[in-house]
Amino acid sequence: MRVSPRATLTMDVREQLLEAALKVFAEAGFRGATTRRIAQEAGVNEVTLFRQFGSKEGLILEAVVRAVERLQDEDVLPQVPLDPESELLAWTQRHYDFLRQHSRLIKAAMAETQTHPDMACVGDRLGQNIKLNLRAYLTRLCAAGYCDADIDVEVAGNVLSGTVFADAMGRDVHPQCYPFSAEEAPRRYVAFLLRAIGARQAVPPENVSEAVAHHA
Amino acid sequence: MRVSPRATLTMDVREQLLEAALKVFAEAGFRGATTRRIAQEAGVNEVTLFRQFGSKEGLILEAVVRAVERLQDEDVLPQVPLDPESELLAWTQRHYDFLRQHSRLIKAAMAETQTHPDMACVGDRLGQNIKLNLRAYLTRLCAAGYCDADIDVEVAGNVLSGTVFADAMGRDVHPQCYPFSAEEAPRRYVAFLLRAIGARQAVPPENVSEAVAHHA
DNA sequence: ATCGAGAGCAAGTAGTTACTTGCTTTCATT
DNA sequence: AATGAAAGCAAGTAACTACTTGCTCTCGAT
Repeated sequence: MRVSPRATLTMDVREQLLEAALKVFAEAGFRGATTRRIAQEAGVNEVTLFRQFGSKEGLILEAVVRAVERLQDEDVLPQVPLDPESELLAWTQRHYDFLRQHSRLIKAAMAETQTHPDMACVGDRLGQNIKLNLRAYLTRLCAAGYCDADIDVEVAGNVLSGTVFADAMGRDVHPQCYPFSAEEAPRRYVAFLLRAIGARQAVPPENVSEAVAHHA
Repeated sequence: MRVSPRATLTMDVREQLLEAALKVFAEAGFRGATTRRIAQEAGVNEVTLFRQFGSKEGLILEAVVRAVERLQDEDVLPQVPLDPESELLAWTQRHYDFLRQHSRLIKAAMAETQTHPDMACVGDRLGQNIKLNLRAYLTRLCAAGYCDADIDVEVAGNVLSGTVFADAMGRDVHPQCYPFSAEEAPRRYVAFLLRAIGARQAVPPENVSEAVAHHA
């Protein structure tokens, strides 16, 4: 019944277990992810699981934390904005892909947040890095005169990240709500936001005050 | 150990069980919602649960479906738009409150959608009624000349509903991402959207084409 | 007064779960 | 060739789970 009996020994067993745990947890939640099923999925004896990670909770937690840490924040959003459209598009595409790829995991983790507070790290990572970095960037955009000076930056940030989040969570399960493809989604969301904040080519710093006055 | 021993008899037992099942399910998910815990929460004997609903699955499903059906669609959004700002604000407030009130239930149901496809009704109800009605209304707004004629209606609808959804799901767990209060959230989201779509007082029908031409 | 529906209670069943123990096998290093 | 670390295997434990059975108690309608 074992698949490729020796392959499991050459590949690191811990790695196999972590991968399997992540997959099963995303599919079935914490209680549904039984040690038997995880071990089977990993092609590893169930006892090895306990010898390596001590407990089911230890394994799953390590697997989830590690997965979320894969979204490094090699900041796509530069300190000095140059091209708002392409920069925002890069950020949106990047996070949209990540959220969509891990949607099942995120849903499971969200539901489990209450009973396993340690799991909150998933949301923390996503919430903090995603939303706060974006907001800071929008503030910079604003200050540099790339958009209307009187926009609601906090709301604008939440709008883009919220739209992307809701799409990533809902598209698979409610296709009729997303009549456009996942490929063009980021472009359209960014285009909408750019228009909403009155994005334009930068106004030279000395003219910013005039531009603001003109808009008001 | 029973609380108010006779009160449970006068109040309908089914009602008690349905309420308890909903609460426990929202807290612990399907597998975590044990019949023992539900019965205890309802102040009812565990056997009664099975006599009334046949199985745990039957009970929880009935409880969840009933809960979601409480969001009647007494359409807040009129067929003929008169005041976009107040109409959109009413819609937003209504759904934002509903989503926030049931955030734990929604999270649990989302996670369980895979293993219990029957649970998809929650999302169906929310997705279909919320998003599609909103989009249709925005289309009407557009046609009546209340906003820019060339806006991306599909995206605009997803933006508002997505923003509201993400806020309702994330506010409790990531307060730092929502620096404004839940009371003013709908107002600010709607204000942002109105500005994004170039909302204005209606243009008399005979002038719509002119208005469009002028904008382009 | 009788009766029957419905709820409580105690006990039990069969299956699952996380986790342990004792032993054997494999395999790279010495 | 010998050793030791790591993995497999079979079996077991104690707790929990959904669900059942058989009985008693209560109470409102006849």
